[in-house]
Amino acid sequence: MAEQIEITLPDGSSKQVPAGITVADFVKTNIGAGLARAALFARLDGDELDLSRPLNRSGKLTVFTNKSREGLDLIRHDAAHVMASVVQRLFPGTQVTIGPSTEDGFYYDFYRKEPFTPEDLQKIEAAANEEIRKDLPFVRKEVSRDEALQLFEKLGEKFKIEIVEDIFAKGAKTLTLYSHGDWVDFCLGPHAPSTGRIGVIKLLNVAGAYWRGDHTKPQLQRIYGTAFFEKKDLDAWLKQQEEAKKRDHRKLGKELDLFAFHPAAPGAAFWTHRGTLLFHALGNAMRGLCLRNGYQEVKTPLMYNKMLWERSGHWGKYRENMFLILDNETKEHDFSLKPMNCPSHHLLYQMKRHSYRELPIRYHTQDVLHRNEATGVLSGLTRVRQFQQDDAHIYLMESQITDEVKRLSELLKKVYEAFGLSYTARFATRPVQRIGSDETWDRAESGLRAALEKTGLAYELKPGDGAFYGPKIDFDVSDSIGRKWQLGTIQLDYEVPERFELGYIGEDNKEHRPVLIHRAIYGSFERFIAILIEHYAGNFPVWLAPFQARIVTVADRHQPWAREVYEKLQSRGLRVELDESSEKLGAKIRDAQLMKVPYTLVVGDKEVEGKGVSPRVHGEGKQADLGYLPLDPFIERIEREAAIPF
RNA sequence: GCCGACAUAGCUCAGUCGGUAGAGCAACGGUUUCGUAAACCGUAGGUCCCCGGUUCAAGUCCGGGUGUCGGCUCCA
Repeated sequence: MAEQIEITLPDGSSKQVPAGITVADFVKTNIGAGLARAALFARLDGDELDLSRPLNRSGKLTVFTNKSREGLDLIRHDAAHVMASVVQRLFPGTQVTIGPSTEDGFYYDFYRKEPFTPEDLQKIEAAANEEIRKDLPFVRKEVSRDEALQLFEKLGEKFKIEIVEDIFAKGAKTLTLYSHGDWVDFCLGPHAPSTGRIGVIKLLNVAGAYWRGDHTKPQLQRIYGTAFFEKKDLDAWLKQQEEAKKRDHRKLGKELDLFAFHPAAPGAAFWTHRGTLLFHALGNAMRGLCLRNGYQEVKTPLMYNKMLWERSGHWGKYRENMFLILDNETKEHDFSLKPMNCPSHHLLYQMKRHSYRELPIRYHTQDVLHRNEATGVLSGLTRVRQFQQDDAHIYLMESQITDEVKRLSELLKKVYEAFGLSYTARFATRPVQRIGSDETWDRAESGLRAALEKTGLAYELKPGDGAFYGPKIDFDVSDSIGRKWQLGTIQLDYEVPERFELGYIGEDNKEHRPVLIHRAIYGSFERFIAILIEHYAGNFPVWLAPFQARIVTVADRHQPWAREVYEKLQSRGLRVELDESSEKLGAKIRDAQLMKVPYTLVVGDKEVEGKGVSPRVHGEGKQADLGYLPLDPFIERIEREAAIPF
């Protein structure tokens, strides 16, 4: 008689069953045949199990079906196996590596000399879906190190052998293999009972990826794909991707005439008038916020002798990213454009003696920075070589850190919430390439972390991701297609004040070393604007919109009053434009709508007579037309909406 | 930087087998003066990204470069 175990279900009930019963049998006999048919895998406490696995101990059991996110992730991993199997069948000699599921689907990395073409992808996709129709069972098997190595050596899978050796070197006793049909891979599992459960596979694109993410290792070909339980879910997802593309800041930037790029200046944006208005609306808002929160705004040179970079440590750790300038006289690269503002702020700080009574001293700067980014990483406004940060450096006493980090978190929250952006925080610790002793890093990391925990903000840990001079808290916001971008950052730095021998006179009349905080909220204007364009789909709120209103005349005789309205609004500091062309009203409305101007002010006989306007808000439908309004109430309304929300 | 794809009028895009480049919108001129998402007629607009090669002939094929895009590495 087998030993009895107790399995607890999510509803709190529990069942006594003999040990060794398979998950599938347990579900069928103790929960129901319906769930047994729908089940994909189960979790016993923390352990994920195939349906064919035995239950050997008591615990809490959760069964996952196609209704859950976990189920979807599972079939995507299944899909990666299926794809890899047909790739090896269709393209003999291709070596396999790894293939996990991702947020949106899955990928699998292959090693093969010849590139996969889009036609190859079509063939692979068709064959993969054929494997689904065959409904091949996934079969699990445990093997020893020797068996595993023998198998992959026979198959000639060099990359697999490398991973197998690693796994056993880390102390594993056995390796699990999963096969479907005659194809086998090792994998932690679990997998669905059979390929038929996958639904539908769609391959998306192929891209290069380095073996183990290391650019010194061989380059692999990564095929991206996705999978869904139902074709209609795939179609819905594809449609959603199309919609997201319409919000792409590069597309909207062109359509809304905000910015452009030219091959003569790769990675540096040309800002049109409209784009510049938006840029300055953001800059002025931040400027005001800083001034009201104890910051001094400063400006420092853009170009420096390398003596500064040697002192700051940039010359040693950051030179590859700097634009060096060849001196005609010395024929040396003695100067560089600044890639960061910090060193120049320290020079400014040093120009005067400072008292403990002044601290914290907060310098805010929106200067232009240049970083020589690798060509392959440039992308629209999100990754550029020339950009402006809403940068600040805060000099303070160690005892003020917690308070200041808390103030900063609140400032950040206030700003992001004003835009309706949701964000996540990451705490990043010492990187391999760094300056400063381990002791100072210990102090900086624990200090910043303690301050972060006092704010009550949820955060994720990113070991090794800190700046070369100190640990940091990064704030990420997602773009329209779900990619995360780092915007704000708070970085704690004990090292640089040392290097620059910064000081302040304490209460004891002796010289002390301040601590430094680097921080940005927008991050860079360029990246922030990219995110905002996608976030609002170009429909900016009145306070941000490049032009807040456009006046359109019904006929030429309405031009004098239209011009009067134009001048009146301009004199109130509103950003307004005038369309007095001889187009029909419908065409002018359309033009204004396409440019997503928040208010279109129609001026015709009625408006001339009453000395007013007929505003139409951006958007479709009958409610867009607000009807006739005297000028003053309209000005009151638009000025209210033009107010900076932070 | 690495892998792959792409580059035609201001914009969006056609261009077959290698045979001397086309549409819509925008622009410009004229007509129209109109009430909430595109008036009509006409005109002009091109180093087919750049350099080289193959060919009687290259937007088209080949090589190199530049830029852009999708990823990787890196990053605000």
